[in-house]
Amino acid sequence: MTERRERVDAARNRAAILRATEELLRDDTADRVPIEAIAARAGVGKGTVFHRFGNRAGLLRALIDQRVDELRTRVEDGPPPLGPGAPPRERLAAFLAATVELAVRNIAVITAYEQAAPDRHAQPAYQFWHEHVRGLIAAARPDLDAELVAHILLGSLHADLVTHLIRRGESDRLVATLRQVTDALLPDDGGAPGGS
Amino acid sequence: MTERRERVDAARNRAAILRATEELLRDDTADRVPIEAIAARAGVGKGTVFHRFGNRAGLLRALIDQRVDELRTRVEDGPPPLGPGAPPRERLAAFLAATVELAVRNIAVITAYEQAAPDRHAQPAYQFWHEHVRGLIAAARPDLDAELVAHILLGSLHADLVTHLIRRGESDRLVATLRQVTDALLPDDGGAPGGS
DNA sequence: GGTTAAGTGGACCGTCGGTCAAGTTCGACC
DNA sequence: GGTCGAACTTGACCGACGGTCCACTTAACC
Repeated sequence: MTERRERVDAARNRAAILRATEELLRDDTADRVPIEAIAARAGVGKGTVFHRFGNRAGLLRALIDQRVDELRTRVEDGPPPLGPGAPPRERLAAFLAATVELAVRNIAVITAYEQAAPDRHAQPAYQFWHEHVRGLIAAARPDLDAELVAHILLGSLHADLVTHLIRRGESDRLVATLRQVTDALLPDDGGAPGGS
Repeated sequence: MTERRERVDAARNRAAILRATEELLRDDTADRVPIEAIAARAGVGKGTVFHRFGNRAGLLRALIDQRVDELRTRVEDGPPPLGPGAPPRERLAAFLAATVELAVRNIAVITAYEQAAPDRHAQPAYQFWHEHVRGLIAAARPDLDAELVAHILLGSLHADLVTHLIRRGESDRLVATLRQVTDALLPDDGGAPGGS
């Protein structure tokens, strides 16, 4: 089990493809960016894209996972209130603010991804977010159905709402309103501040 | 401006197409039902479907509007707590319960529609729902950003969450949890019980 | 430098949404 | 019942696109 490293040309192409995808999604008014256009922009053949990422959804997922993993480490190991140590109410507010910001910054990728892979509940990235939110709610309000409340809160990150707000330049309102909602939901003192 | 009536053959075909769409979406394990299959099932040519409904989204919208209009009349003219007369908190809970039920009963159509027309904020049906919820929240809690809270609550009707719950036979939990959330959000007494 | 698994490319295929022009049918009016 | 025009119907056709396949190239390890 020697676990060969990725060849350098492959790595170079992978990076070029991801970069091209991002650029095309950003630049274009882009209702739809065909894989072939991405391949052309990256200077590779279409086959290479599919060989590397399997399908359209896999390509977009790779792009998203980059960003999500970065947030994940900040949540697991970073300083409070996003990282461990702050009371649940504060951690939740910080996390939702961070995810909204993530969604706003990557709205084009997220929109394309939702189209390509509509079942967000099956995605590891979503499952991580959900489990985190669920845990925080459960810690502060054991009487709530934390699992579903978490789904409802995360529902506000759907591309349609975020797009709508961005178009009107009001994405900050979403952060503020989520804060209003979570404040109404969770008690002031919060649960045990020690946990992970 | 004589406003010619629809020809009887056209009306018959319209009905047949809508029925066929519904059946195929229900029957099939149907990840994707091509228009051509719908036309075949309805016993008409593909061109007829497009002539009548414009495009895929238009067809699905026609199907959904049937259901939504029915709910709308119950909301505008029906008995409380869904219709006018009940306090906002009760009306809101009743409305959300009704929309969840609507979504559950029509999940296949809704899923297909979200795929075909991702921008729900542009849809008249959604705008009606949103305005209703927004108004109820604003009546009971003028200090909240009712517009956005309404979007967040309605976000829980996205096909992905509803599908997820149906698969686990737990769609009732969504109604109960939305009630938990709205109870936390709106005061017990509710606003002026008189208004529309 | 030889070997080989990994990587590459782009012609090709199947599917599908949507168009269109030629033919058919309804129904209004005589 | 006959005529006529508008509405309706149809399915061949087109273009776009996701995904496959395999002959060919190349990096990497000895």
